[in-house]
Amino acid sequence: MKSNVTLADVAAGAGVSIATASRALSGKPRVSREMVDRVRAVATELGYRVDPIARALRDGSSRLVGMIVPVIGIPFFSQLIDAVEEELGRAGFELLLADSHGFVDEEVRRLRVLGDRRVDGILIIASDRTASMPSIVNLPDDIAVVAVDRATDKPISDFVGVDNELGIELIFEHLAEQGVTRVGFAGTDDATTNGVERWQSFHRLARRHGMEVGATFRGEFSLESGVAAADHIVDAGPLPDAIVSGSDQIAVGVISRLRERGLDVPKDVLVTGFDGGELSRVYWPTLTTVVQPTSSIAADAVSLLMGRMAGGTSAYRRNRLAPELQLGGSTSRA
Amino acid sequence: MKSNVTLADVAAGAGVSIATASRALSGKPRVSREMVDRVRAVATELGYRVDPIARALRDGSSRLVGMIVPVIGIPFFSQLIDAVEEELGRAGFELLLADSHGFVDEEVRRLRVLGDRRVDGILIIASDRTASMPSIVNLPDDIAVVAVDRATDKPISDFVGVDNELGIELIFEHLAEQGVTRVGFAGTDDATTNGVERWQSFHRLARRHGMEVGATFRGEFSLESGVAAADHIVDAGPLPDAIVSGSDQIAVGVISRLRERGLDVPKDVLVTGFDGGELSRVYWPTLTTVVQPTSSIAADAVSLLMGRMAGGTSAYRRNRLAPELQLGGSTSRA
DNA sequence: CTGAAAGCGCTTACAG
DNA sequence: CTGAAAGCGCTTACAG
Repeated sequence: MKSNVTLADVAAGAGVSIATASRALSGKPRVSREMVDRVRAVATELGYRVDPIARALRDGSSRLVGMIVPVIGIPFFSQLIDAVEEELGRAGFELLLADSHGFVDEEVRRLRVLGDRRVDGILIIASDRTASMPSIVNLPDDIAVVAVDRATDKPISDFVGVDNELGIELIFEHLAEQGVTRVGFAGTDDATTNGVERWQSFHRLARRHGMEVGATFRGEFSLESGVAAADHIVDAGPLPDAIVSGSDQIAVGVISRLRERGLDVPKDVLVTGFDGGELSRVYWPTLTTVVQPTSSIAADAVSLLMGRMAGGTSAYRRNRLAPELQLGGSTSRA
Repeated sequence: MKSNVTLADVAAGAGVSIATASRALSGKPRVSREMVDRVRAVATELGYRVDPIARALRDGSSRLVGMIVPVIGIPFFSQLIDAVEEELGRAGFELLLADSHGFVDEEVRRLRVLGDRRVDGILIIASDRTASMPSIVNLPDDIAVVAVDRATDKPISDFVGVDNELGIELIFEHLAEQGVTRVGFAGTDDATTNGVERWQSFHRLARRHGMEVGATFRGEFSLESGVAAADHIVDAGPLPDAIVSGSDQIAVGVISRLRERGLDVPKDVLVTGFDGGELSRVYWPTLTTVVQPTSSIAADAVSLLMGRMAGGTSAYRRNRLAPELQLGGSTSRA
């Protein structure tokens, strides 16, 4: 089968110029009603569909949105990609997906390729809150950008993500109710704003609740980091009452490792997560965790991007969406 | 910043025609050595990069590969997407990702859009082994297609996926060693070849090992289906010695539900999975499961696609890659 | 309201 | 070995 029906074919079929055919099809004002109908009918009959490539070359707009994520396969990210793809489809855009593997130089390369592709906009989960900035700033002016999930140090684009402070606050309120007085931390380093904010919120809230801070560990958003954190915290001396983790994956790593070392969750120590993905609900014990409003984040991100693409020039926004607390077996003393 | 360096700029800078500039840059034969060097130098200096849109319009080739999956967010699929994106990047292609949500009509629409985009090739995880065929067959002749993970009823394209029969065989050999004599099944319906093959292999191997087939349940590749399967199998009467599941997610659903109903895995019944994703390693108990060779599947799929794109016209291949068995706590009687 | 023409940036026969 | 020109399929000023 060949999809070779061109605008010229439609024009010929309707007995008009391709200029008129183009205007009729795209709903431009200065065309007569009957002309529009006639052209439309022929187009439908012939199965004509506008060539996005030709249109992109002419208009400079591709109706393509690029998205760069650190790792496609991480559950929280794939969940976000899923939601973004859905929103984009609704708005008539296609998704060009790229993986930076968490490396700034790969990110730079990918960003450049997306720029060359004339994407109308880019959604980026920055690999580093500082080092990722230059390549974002250097993007062509006509490409809209929205940072998702992870913000940059300085406001160089719109941003949508979860309210980390609130998330950690929900965790602490719950832990306080459980009678926790000594907390450990298994989070991530300063490479991302999520790492920084969850870490700072942890300390701020421990203080506010009058809790003592025990051993802390900062690595990456991975299971392995959770395992390392558990080792570090156990080796550091007396176990805290609870370990606050920077993600569900970390929490699961922590719990698995504790179990291997003969410690039980929640009997010996409570553990909390962050993200609220499927893992948190199927794991044993289920996790008490902060549930990210993934769909809302995706919807907001796409909507901000559309606004920028439409030429919006308001001040950069930093939208922090409220998460919810999910209670699970990992903190239930019962 | 503006990325407006065009071939004309390079040509002007080097003092040659754009035709020569084009040939020099693309390494075409009939250009003098020094010309090539001069043009290349100017191009580098100016930061010139070929415009993929213009090239695509001219050549009909976009260096874009489309991929359609039923659900981006399902772990096994996102893992596959991850691997595919990696392979594609290595080959100099970008990934246009689309989600069919498992509906044939959405799939048809997405397929059409990808065709319009002039993607050079398409990787598809078909939503239905029968109903997905027409839209694949109707793709423009110049778009290469490779089916991944799920085959179609008839060979209408190359295919790469796991060897289901072998996977189930590995499971049965292990179960036989565990002294299992009565097996239940928690799998999926006939919509996919994986559903069909795992179901048929299950029966074939139960017979071969002289095992009795107990209650069986066929739903979807989801946790919820696992939950429903557990209920069905428990309600059906005496528990089998083992329940063979069609995916890790199903297995986890089965185990969770059994636990809710006061039954222990592996003490009361053994349970096996299929896929071998992270979930199988972090769940408690860890799963005995069939580990898919995900990276190899992705590499093979991309390689077959490249072959087709290069004009290969050999007979359609059906590549079945060997999986491995992973032993876990879900079948350890110890 | 409609048409002829330019032009988006490239590649490749066609001449020389 | 190099250049002038056509053409990929569209949209949009510019005329009429």
